[in-house]
Amino acid sequence: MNDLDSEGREKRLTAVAPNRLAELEAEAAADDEEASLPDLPNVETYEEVRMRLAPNPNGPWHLGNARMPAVIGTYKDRYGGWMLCRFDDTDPETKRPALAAYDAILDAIEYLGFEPDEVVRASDRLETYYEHARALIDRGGAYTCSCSGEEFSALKNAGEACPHRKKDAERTRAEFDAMVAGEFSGGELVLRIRTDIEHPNPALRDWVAFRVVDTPHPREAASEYRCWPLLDFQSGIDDHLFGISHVIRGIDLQDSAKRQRFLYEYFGWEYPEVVHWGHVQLDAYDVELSTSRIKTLIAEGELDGWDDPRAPTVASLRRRGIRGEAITEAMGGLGTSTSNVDLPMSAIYAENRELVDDTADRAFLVREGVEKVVMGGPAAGEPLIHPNHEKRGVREIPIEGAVLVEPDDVPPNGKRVWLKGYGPVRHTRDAFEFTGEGIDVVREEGVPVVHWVPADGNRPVLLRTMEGDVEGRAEPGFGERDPEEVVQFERIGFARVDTQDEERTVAYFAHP
RNA sequence: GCUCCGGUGGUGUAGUCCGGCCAAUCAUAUUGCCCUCUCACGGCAAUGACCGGGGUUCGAAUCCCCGCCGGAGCACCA
Repeated sequence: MNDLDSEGREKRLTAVAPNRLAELEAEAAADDEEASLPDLPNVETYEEVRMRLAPNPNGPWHLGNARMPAVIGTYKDRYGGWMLCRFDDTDPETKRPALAAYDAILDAIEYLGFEPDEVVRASDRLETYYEHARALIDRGGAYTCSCSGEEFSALKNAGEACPHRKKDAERTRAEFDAMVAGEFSGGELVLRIRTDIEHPNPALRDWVAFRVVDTPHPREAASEYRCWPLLDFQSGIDDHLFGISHVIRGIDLQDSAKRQRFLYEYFGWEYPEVVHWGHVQLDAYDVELSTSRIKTLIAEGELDGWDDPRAPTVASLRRRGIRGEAITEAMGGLGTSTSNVDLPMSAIYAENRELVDDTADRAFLVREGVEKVVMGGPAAGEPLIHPNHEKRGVREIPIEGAVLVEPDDVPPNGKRVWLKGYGPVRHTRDAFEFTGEGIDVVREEGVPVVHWVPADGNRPVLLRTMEGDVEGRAEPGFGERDPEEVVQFERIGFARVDTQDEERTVAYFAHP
């Protein structure tokens, strides 16, 4: 129906002002060009821009995670590139994967407007990592080490090698094979990369590539493995194997590229371009952007679930009827600076409003309704379905003798108010008397326009908001709206119809 | 302690590489006005920033130095 309307508009415009239409199109094109991400470095030196999303599926996504597909996906579109979704699920214990999260994350990516060209799980690729580890050992690039974490840390901070560093390849190879074969328990042995034990940056000195984890991986297919790679190894190997040209990741991984370069040198590979960005903070939430924190709050019952309106998650915004594209746009506007940034929710709301305002039907919702008998006047009100699209028609709302209005909208005794789509009424004694003037009383005398619902036959609504649940009454027929539909409650804001049952509608508030 | 990164209006961003066209862009936000049977949409206007100090220069947001402030890493997490 919107298509028809916009087509109609365009036809009219073409007839009336052909130049204006061209202008509008030019403006729209210009809008797309500007206000977006900076160009990726050295794109011209690669045949194809190949990027990867590397989520840890240890839970559904919070809003900070959405930045990854938003930015990477936007670049993919810009350069006609290729995008891999690689689940970096190599920690069965500390950041234990949640089986449901794999699909939840893929859903979230789709919701944000993108589709990976390929999806893989690191936990399916252990043999590949082992092969490369063995190759590396043969090149003298790694050694097995049985130092405790504290012991090694002390030596490392002093720039001193541990006794295991001088192990030869054969012995390392044998011990690594034993690690893979499950002959060691967690904590007994690790495989370290031989980097530079005196490197000025202590973070780069002989880092751990593989360790033993006693806890089985939750994925059936990976549950037998006990020797697991750490991120810098796994990710470094995979980035090369998948031909990744541009790696985009957070500042917490600033040293990763430097660590992985040692690996790349041993193998004679070229390291991809790297872009780092800072952390995102959202205002408007009490809850910190942390998967484990949100998980805890849900377990404690503080939040109803990942899609609780108070949760700073992708699922929550989705349930509130906010388009993924709005999140993507807002994230894109942040650019890729390495400093931490604050993203106001209003930025997402502004993008969303632009997307939904034209299509969202209008409806009335009265909270804390005050009942007033209406005396005289027509039997029904006929507010427009959409103020900018008269052709979409009106909502026929019968008044069965009385209406509900919000307490703040009840005028003082003797004063008038305009029941939107119905007409002017005067508050006399305890009723609303229809006065019958034309719309001029609104335009010229400043009579306020208010929304209302009939006292009888209205539809109970539970509106779930970030601040808590609100009870209200919507106009009759609201119970017929399809779940998923986004409407605008006039003078309140946009909301998504969530569920309909016998006695009421549940809707989620998006934003004003 | 060691290593690295960064500081432009309330927020984000452009400009910084190649100093002047930057009393600084755009968006959002806030306020006011216009439009309007919504406090939406649309239109107009206003508000508001180069962390500080030195230096180089005819000229610095942009280059150099010193501070200050903030962030990240130094995990058998990602």
